[in-house]
Amino acid sequence: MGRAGTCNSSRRIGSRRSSLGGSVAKRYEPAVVEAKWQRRWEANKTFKAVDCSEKPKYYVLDMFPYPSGAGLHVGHPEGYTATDIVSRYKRMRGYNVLHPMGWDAFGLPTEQYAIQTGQHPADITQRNIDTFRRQLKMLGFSYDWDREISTIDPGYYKWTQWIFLQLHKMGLAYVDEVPVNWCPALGTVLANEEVIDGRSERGNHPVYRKPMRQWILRITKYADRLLEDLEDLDWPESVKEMQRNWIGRSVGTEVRFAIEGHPGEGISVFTTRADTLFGATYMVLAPEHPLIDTIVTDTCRRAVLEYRAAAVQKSDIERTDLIREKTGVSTGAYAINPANGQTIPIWVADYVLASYGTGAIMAVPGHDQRDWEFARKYRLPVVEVVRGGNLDDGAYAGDGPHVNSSFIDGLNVEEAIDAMNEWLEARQLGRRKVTYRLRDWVFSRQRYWGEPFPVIYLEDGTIRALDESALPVELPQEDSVKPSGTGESPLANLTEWVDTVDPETGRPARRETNTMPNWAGSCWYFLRYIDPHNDDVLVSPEKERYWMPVDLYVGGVEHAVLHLLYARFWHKVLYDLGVVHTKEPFKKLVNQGMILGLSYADNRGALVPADFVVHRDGGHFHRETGEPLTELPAKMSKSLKNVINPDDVVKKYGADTLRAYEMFMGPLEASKAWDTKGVEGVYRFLLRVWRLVHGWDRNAGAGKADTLLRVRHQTIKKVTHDIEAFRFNTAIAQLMIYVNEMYKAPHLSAEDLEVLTLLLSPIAPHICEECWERLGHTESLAYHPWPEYVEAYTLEEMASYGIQVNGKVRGQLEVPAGTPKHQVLEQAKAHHNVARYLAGKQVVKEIFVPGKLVSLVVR
RNA sequence: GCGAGAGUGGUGGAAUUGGUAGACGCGCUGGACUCAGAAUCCAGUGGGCAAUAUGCCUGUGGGGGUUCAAAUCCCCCCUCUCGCACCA
Repeated sequence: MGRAGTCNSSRRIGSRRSSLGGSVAKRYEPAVVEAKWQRRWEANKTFKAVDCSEKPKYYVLDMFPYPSGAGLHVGHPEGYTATDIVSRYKRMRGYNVLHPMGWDAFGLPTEQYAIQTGQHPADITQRNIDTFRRQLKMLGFSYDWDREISTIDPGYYKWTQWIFLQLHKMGLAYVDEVPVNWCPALGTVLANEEVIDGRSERGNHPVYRKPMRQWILRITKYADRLLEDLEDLDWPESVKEMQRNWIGRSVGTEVRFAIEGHPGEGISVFTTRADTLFGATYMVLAPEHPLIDTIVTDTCRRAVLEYRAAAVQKSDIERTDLIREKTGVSTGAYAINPANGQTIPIWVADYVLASYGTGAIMAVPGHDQRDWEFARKYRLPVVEVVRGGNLDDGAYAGDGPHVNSSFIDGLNVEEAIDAMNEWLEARQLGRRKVTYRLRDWVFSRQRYWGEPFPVIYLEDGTIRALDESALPVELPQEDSVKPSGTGESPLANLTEWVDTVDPETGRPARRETNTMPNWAGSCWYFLRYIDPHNDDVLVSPEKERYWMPVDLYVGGVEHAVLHLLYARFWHKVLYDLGVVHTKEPFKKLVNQGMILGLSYADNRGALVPADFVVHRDGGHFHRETGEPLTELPAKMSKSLKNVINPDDVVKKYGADTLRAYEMFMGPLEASKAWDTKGVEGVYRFLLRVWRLVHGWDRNAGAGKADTLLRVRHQTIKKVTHDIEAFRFNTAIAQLMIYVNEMYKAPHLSAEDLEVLTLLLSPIAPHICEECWERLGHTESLAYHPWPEYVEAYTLEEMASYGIQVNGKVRGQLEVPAGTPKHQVLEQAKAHHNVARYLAGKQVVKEIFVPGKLVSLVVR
């Protein structure tokens, strides 16, 4: 369908007399209508949220976007439309709605682009933000734009830095020289969460371990609270489960092993299976373990050092690639098993992780598959201590009676763990302990385009956190950003900025040149929307108490762990400081699914770019080879030429169509493929609505019967419930049914059309405002009360029964609603087709489901 | 390997306290309107058998089971998606 064709056709139809009678109707021009209402909403500040009003509040939050150079993609409007529908619906329901938008504007890609092009990141970011803002306004979202914030604004990051100072004061921020994920290609250090399979999440570059001086946040101190408080959140179970797994709480025992010939030393290990201590036949230290140098024997020293050097240099990807084949070397030293006094060899192997537990393990090859594989390879003894498996085939990790284990023989695993723990604790050889998979959060980045740390280093190496009065510590205004070349931040070369003086002593000092990671600004932005221009406090306590918590938070699953865990952590810190009054920031969380593009595969499964596909006879064929192709959803990508740009869709069909289509595609949480034909279907629906309203003659239906009473009330009921439950696709389907009925009706009342307009308005606000005006209203419908339904009016007059005989439907029966059971049964049995199946049989059971069906069992 | 979720027409998806499977949209077919096309409006559309009709059979990834009745509950299997992955 040509662009011009769409518009011309609507003009022709629109200019004709409607079959419903009435005056010459105006043509539907989305561009005109949408611009008109967007101007009016902006001029009237229609969506301004009032702080601390009498009305009940409702806080609807979108995950604010990173303003990339590519602009908005069709995935953004999905979640944003969903929250906008809820916002508009809640306003009509009498709520004071806070629905803000802002920019997560610091970020690595912008910095890299700035370096490549010799521009300043701030300039690029500002242009990107302008594009995003224009696109969001074009879609008619009901944001309170007076509350717009940006994480790069010094007035904003002043408070990000302020929170850091509080973290520092509370002992939750510390500096450490730790092996970090060093990515040479990006020239920076990454958090564990930004490394996937040993490669950088951004750019897919290899990542190596390198010790560096870093700021680290003690998130592990909050591990238990982060875990426990998940319980009460109205979040998708999958997200909660991911967070639980990420925190990885593990209850076990720390056991201390003495080392032969080193009376002062010992090796602590963490185990969840203390009951298998009698089966510990060797120990393994991680290559980074500090005791290696002390205990290694002279004959083994060289091999161990070589092994360690090789292991430390490996990237994570190389380490994990070697999952199948475990390697290690003996230290020559021996430990003493505290349970039975036996000497057992100490090995070094990189299958033991330095960063988990104590960085050392007791190896129980009989009952741990990893230890079993290692023992096999290096011919270490395997001892069975729990009966139930065959140790020639592999380790046995199941339950069973203990053997070869002295005082715990015969006990099952659970009892044996308790018994062993008591035994160890009584002799002070070990103690119960909880370990987490969660690590402290490496909080430094070697970048320019991030929040500077409010920290200086004195000449003697002392770290001094600046006073709050020194905030914000602003980024230096440079014309362009150049890499330092040393792996340090580009800030390191800007000596005028770096060299400073200690405000307390007046002595020379150097600023911290690392900056904060992207997550910092997004950890608390939802608080700043509440009080965006306050220079004295992060957020006024009064306003915080009114607006928090966020009632609804919508965003992509990609933030299931990172952003949401960090934000919860900071929120708990702010809670402890008394800045906020809720333990958790986000009451309800909804993840929108991904929007995929259509793509085409040939019979080998290879994807064919869209410009090589010809559509004819209802099939899809390769332009050059002519071979038939199958259609399937795939991620939108430049190479497949299947990227849908929201600007183009709005230009052709309008924002209302884009909004309604994205909601109509399917359930919000599901991944769905974009279908241009589907967009046209939704456009046609809006066109039908438009013609209904604009072709309507108020006098034609006056005083006539209310023929649409039932379907109207059914529609109010269904749309209301569906919006409450985030089922926008079925809400739209019901509105389509209603419109179809309206086209069949002999005449329409003002109420018929007003209800339609109001119910559709959260989804397609521009066209509905225009229709509302056409129906004679002078005020915006944004705060008009939501239609109410009367349950009695929704009920059908006639009940349609399906009649089953032995479970198969044999007939239909229409009776007045409320017909008593015995009458329905009587008529059902008399049904001529049903009677055929009853003839000569005996009815042994009659089931009656009121209003639905009759089921007869015959023998 | 572990954990979570999902498999329904040509197609996106409806329907789950078990109660007439396929709402609504797309596509397709037919009709109205038109010189014609586009658009619009109306009707039909899971598959098969029928053409006497208010008809029969079959059908929600596959196979079993419970039940008068299963997309929905139970068991086994297959496929796909997502997350985690040497976490002791």
